[in-house]
Amino acid sequence: MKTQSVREQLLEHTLVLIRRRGFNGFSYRDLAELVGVKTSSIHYYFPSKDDLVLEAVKEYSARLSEHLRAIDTTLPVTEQAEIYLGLFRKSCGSDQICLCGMLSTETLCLPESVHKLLQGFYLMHEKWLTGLLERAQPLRSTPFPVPPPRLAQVVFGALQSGLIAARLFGTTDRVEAAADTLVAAVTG
Amino acid sequence: MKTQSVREQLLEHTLVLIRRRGFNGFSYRDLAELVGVKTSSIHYYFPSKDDLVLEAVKEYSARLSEHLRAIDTTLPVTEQAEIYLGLFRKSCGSDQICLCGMLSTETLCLPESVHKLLQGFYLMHEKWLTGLLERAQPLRSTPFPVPPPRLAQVVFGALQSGLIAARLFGTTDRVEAAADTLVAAVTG
DNA sequence: GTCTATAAGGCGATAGAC
DNA sequence: GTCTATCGCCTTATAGAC
Repeated sequence: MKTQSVREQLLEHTLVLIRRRGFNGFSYRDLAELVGVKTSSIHYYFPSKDDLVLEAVKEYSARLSEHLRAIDTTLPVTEQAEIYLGLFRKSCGSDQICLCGMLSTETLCLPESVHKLLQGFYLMHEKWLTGLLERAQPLRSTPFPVPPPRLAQVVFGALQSGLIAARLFGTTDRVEAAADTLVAAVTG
Repeated sequence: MKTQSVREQLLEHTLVLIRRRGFNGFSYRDLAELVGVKTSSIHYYFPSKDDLVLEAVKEYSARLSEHLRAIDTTLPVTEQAEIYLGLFRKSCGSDQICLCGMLSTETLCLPESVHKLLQGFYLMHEKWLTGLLERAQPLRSTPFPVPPPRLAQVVFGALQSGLIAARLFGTTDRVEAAADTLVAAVTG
């Protein structure tokens, strides 16, 4: 485990707090106690809570972007799909949902700067899934019932909602249903 | 417009507040100002905020249950689907998402009693959609790529996530993508 | 950089008058 | 039923010592 600066620790715990309880569900006090500093020290690195959430979304998006970039698009499409789905299955075991899935429900409480980043996160995933479906299209025996960009939106939405439901029900059913739909689409 | 008791007004505005800002995003003060009473009067009807949210979920679920019950299952399946989808399209125009979609992201901040009701809400929708898909199955030229109960979970999840995205992006794209998927499934 | 101290206000909730 | 008044605590944020 690498040693982290205070700023890095603050950001790391912020990711967890948001993914567990949302922007309105945690306080500077919660964060300060987790890291072992006083709340005034948080303001040194992140002057306002809006600054903190903005940096948290940037960091989270960057990590996911790297994960997507690292998937070799010359692999068999089902393998690419399984690697992608692994990102969601990993989250299922914890009590944390997608940071951007959480924050997008709190849209009306967040600044415009955060909206932009959240939109970018959605588009990044949908674009990647669209690419996967298009690479799979020539291998299919029948055409898609809905066009790849639309199907990508449906699969991504079902996965996000599946994570939320996984925490509510304590089962991975809905994530697996979305996963099956994606796999069926690329193998159809 | 029928005259409402104070209790009814409180519950009505609570539905809107939760659907806009979530359980952690509004206060007794917000609610009191909307209805024109003092916060102490809210405590007379709903002793704690947990009581308030519990009654809000009960009321919202009852309304949606009645909507589903009222859909004539002997109509053509595409017509049934369009009536169902109308519930989501209506919400798209406003800045309100599904109350249970909102609260399910706040699972970790809510009492067990609310979890049970949220689970019931999910199951009610998934059960209805499963029934619709099974009624459509004999009319299809090919079998479903995933079984009806799984497809029902995917469609419901995509619709819920679509409402959230509609508010973030200001477009109905993702709700319509989910709608297209449902319609394609019952007409396939 | 991190702290103590404090500001200025919001929070859910309760007691008791009317 | 609704109010006034208040409790005890939490919230984000800032000033200034070290």
